[in-house]
Amino acid sequence: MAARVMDEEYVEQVLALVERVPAGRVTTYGALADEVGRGGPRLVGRVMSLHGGAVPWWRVVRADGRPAECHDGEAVRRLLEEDVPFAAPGRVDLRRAGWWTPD
DNA sequence: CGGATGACGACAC
DNA sequence: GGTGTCGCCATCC
Repeated sequence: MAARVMDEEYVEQVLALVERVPAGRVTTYGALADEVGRGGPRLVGRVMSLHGGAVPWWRVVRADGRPAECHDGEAVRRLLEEDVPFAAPGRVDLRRAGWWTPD
């Protein structure tokens, strides 16, 4: 066991980064994978699907600025309450909301 | 061991 | 800017 790359260490790293994202800002799966330096966007998505309930998963969106298709309506509602800038209905403006992006 | 799947991403048209 | 296709990485069948 523990031979899987999805070790708790990887999960904790991803969740820690998501929790570090302030309200009103968002991050992407690819950015998280890049920050962790391991796996890929698919891995981050898998971690979120398994342990996303323990972190503000709605602050994690796709590279195109659209939340996960699973709960997009729920995510948009949450982001709207946090004053997250939208570039279009259902599409977040990563240019301003991107947490990794310099202001 | 090979094929299919998934809370994704980048590129081509 | 929307749609279609391929690639990535790990897991499941």
